[in-house]
Amino acid sequence: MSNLTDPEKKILQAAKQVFEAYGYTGARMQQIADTAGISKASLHYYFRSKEKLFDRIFEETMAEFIPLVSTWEESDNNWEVKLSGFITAFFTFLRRKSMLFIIQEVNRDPGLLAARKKDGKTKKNRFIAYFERLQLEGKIKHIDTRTLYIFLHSLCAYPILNSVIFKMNLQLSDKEYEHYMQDYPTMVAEFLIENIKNKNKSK
Amino acid sequence: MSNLTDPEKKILQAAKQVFEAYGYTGARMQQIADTAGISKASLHYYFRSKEKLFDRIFEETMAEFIPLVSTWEESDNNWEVKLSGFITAFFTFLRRKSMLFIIQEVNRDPGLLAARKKDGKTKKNRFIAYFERLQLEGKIKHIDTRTLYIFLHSLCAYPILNSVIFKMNLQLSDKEYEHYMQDYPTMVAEFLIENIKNKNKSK
DNA sequence: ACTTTTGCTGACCATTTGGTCAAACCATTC
DNA sequence: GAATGGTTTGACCAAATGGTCAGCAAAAGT
Repeated sequence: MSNLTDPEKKILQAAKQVFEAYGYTGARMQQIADTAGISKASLHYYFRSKEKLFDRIFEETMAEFIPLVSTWEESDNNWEVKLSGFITAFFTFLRRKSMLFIIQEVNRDPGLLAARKKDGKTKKNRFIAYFERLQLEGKIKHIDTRTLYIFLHSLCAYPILNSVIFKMNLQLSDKEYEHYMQDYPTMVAEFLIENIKNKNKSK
Repeated sequence: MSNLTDPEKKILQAAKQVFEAYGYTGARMQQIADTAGISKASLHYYFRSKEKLFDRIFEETMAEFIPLVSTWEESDNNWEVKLSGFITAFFTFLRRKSMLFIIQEVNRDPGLLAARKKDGKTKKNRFIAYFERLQLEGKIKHIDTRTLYIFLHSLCAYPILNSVIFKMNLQLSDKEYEHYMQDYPTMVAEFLIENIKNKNKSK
């Protein structure tokens, strides 16, 4: 992997950092250059424009989601284990507050997802597919899988996205909130599992 | 109320619209002036600087939250009704995607909440207080109220914040998603109520 | 009627910002 | 060691942007 030259790597790392911290409109090419330890002219030598550089970063960030998606097919663990695994992985992923970055930029320019929308049209959402199968097999309750999908994502993502305000409203310091969040994924997993597993296990 | 001159109202309305759509760094004073139908010089005549104008908008948006908070004290409905009412109201509030605006700006400049943090230190979160009381009265299960608070907010806010990506991943059109969302608050309410009400009602 | 105050604006300014370019730099090849 | 070709940068540019100001117009005093 990584057929990138050394300066390219440094630039992409710096750009990611600056774009995520300040957003597209707030990010400055000079700051990216400084962070990467090169001149602004060099920055433009490697990546023609701010927009081109941004697109690259955005695509890379989106691409990081892909490994997460495959959880539902690999291994033949039971669904409880898979769900717990997904939540933990998703949570770790979300820690690097890239999700705010994505939501922010997608709302600024919905065209950023145009390419991916076509992709989505063909193949069905793997989570939905997996849980619908579980329902057919009678392994979980019959609830709307879309709702389950939304609940799962909401419970994982929002506490990190909205951490600043949660801290304020719950009167928790950074340390306290972080400590609280250590157990959080497990709580979400247990909560969801408890709510969807089939109670009348008449065997 | 409203001891504001006509141009002030127009400016605030325009500014809110532009700031929410583009964020602080992306918003342009010229565009705010255009939207308000006045010159840029006039804009500066009424609000000295971009930052001053922004602070005003931010404060106003935050202030809209306050009416929501009082739900837990008024009326003597039972908690199920109160919770349902809160969810519906919260959801309506969130529709005007101001929440993304707030999270975005708070992450850009955490100092925006400095004033409010002091406020929070004194009085206890009303939701927490109310539900802790319910627990003492044995009306609901004994679960961590902070977690309940986070679950509630996450389930309400995230589906709206992240609507663009949910639409993509669930392959729903704008109309379909909107239609789905009509029933959503009720689902959240039922789901939460079912999970926290005390089962062993030995009476 | 005229003076003063207030509201409003076109023209202008200083700074910032994305982007360019000629020249310098440096490693490799001949 | 000169020629070559890729890399790097200081200096520079045009456009955009937040902000100012003298002056005009319309109320508001008097």
